[in-house]
Amino acid sequence: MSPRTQEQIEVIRQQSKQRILEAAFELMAKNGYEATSIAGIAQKANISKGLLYNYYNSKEDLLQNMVQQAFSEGDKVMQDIVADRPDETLRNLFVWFFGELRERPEFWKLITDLTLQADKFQFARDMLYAKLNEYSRFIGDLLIQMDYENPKKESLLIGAIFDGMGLHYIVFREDYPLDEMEQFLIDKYCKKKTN
Amino acid sequence: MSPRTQEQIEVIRQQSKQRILEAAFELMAKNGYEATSIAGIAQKANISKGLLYNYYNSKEDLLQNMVQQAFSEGDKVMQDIVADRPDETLRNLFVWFFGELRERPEFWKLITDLTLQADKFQFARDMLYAKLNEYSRFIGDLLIQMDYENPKKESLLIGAIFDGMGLHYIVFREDYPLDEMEQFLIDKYCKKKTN
Amino acid sequence: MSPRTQEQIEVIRQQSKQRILEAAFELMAKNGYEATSIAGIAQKANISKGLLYNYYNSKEDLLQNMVQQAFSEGDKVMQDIVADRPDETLRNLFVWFFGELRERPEFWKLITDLTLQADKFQFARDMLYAKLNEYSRFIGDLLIQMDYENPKKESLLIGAIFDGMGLHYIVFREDYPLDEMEQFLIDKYCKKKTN
Amino acid sequence: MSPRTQEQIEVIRQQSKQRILEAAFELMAKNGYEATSIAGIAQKANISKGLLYNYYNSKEDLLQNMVQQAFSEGDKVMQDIVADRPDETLRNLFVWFFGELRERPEFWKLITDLTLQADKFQFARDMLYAKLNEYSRFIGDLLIQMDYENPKKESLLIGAIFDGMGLHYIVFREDYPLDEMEQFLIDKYCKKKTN
DNA sequence: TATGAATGAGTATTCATTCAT
DNA sequence: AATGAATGAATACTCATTCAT
Repeated sequence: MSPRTQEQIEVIRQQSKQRILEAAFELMAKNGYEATSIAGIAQKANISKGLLYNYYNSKEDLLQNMVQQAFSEGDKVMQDIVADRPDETLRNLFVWFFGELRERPEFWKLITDLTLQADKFQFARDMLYAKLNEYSRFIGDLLIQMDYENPKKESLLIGAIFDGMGLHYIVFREDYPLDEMEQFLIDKYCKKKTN
Repeated sequence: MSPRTQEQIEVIRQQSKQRILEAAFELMAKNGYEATSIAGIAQKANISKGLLYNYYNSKEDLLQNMVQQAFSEGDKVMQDIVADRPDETLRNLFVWFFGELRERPEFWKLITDLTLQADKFQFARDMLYAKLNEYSRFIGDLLIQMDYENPKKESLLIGAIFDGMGLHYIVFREDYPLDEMEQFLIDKYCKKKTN
Repeated sequence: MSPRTQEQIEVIRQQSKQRILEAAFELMAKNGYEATSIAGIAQKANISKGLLYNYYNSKEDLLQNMVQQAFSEGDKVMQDIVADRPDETLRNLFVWFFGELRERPEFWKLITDLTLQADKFQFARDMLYAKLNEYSRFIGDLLIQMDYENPKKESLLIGAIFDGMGLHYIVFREDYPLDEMEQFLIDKYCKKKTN
Repeated sequence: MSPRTQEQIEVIRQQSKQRILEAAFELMAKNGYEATSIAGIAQKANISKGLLYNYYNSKEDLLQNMVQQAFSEGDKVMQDIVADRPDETLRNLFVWFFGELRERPEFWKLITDLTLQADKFQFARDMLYAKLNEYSRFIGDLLIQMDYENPKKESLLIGAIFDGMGLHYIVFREDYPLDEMEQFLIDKYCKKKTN
């Protein structure tokens, strides 16, 4: 007799949207953006194609929402890593990064994938550019405190190392000695006295 | 009037195949694998779609051949970089790599792109894995001669640096200080005395 | 708290139906039948899609009701144009028609559009056929009183003129000299003495 | 052994294109542009959807080609109607027009349909505008020779009569007394001495 | 009475691949 | 060896309509 309340509707909406995002994430992370079809996402989410378009205006809109959500989940943690000494903070950063990579390799794969198609996905390039600058400055500050000679270049180098190792781990997985490399990096960069 | 000899036919075949590979390289490097159509390749190569399928069984087969050729071209140069001292050889390797990156960034972008879709392009993963091992061993040998403590890990790290910087340069281009980073790396790794 | 009376309900029903018809009229006149969506109508009428289907069985049913109402509004005016002398009545008819055309060109466009799709919108054909006959007979009677030789054919001709000029004005708008043509027609047909 | 010659290919192409145009014409004339699907056209032409896109870039491109061909078929005749006396020329024009209407009512229906969607099909509006001006000037010249008082307005009126009657005939077909109206018009306008 | 989430059949368009010539 | 006409399955996206609440 009475229609659903605003709240009930909102709950339903959020559930559906979440199901769609999750399905999209799984498929796109696995197969890439282009190779993932709307039909496939809808099927995986157990809803109709039509419903998907009720919530997202286009495939790209869905992608953006998905990336945003995935990033925001990762962002929260960054605040907890600051320690008393810069070398400890840096160590925490390394640990956090490798942890992320182990936990959500598919996500990083997708991000890298999108970034490569910068022409089509400007927002991905911009997002990554912002991240890279953010990390570089953060790391640069630490390196200054640690008396490095070229803190700026060194921090860019560490950024390259992160993305390079990320790429290798994403691709080679168990064939890549991630644990050893993590330890190696920490030993290399996170001593009280630098090289 | 007179029928072509076996040899003549073979020459024509090779020419056509080569023209196809070049067209495929240009287009795929520029626009990516998915966005490059067989029709476009055939047109650019000035041959018919039908003929293309005479030489390559599928779009993926063509891709594989193209990548192989592009890699093998790179291989030739590798022999010329060996110098008298290991640090000089390593420097040559750095110079060669950054040169490659500057000259054919689109190709590296394509390779990275393919690698990320490991499920679909197993061959790309395998090829890259072989390359990574090859370079690592090569670099590892140099580092041993240079008395590095962890030559194996250090060489893997250099591999990561290469791919990481490659990724950043591919994406950010003129916004990325490639020249400076090259010099920075050379200073860091190619002195007579190591760190 | 107290349940609404039958009357109250009926009033609400009529208001909702009216709002829907008006929204449908505006949108369909502007954008055509096909290009107007049920969702758009419901939104403009400030009601839900579901409710719309409570009142009208289908998009076409809604269309039919809308056209009917729009026509009936026009009918009311028709009674006021009768004057003492037939030539004056005819003049009033001309003035009324051109006035309509200027005020609601989009509506006439829609009607013409529907009429053309006779297969799909039989009702439009029938409605227009009835209108044409009604006007023809009305005009025919006037022409008889004005001693025209072929009042029947002449009245059909006037019908054709109306629709023809309507079409031209609808399409060419400010490029079409509607005012001049109106005067020209009145001079031609509405003198005491006929041609 | 040898591929088809240029000529053979051209013949095949023309046949296919013609089949497509005819199917498109039939369906669009009957149901209108929007209501006609590419799938339907392909089916009626007994070819695949893909082939249709080999020859026409889009649905609208197909439409334009179709309209152009249909118009060009009609244009040829116009030259033969000029007679010694202006009233005879005008009579020929009337006869030609009504003949066209009887022979290809569906075409005129489609043209009218497109014209009404001037927003989407600018080319149709432009085409019709050019036609209307062309006819008006042509008729205007004749009326001047026949000493009409308002040749310009009178010719525009005749234009409206044409399109109005066309519309009525298209819609009402056998219910509309086209023959009688044709004769009536000829008697009205094509005497040596005018009204 | 009223809601809007959900559906499913529909749309135009693309493109790798086949095959008769 | 060489052609390009022809196919068919896939793509993203739309929208009238239904139905549980």
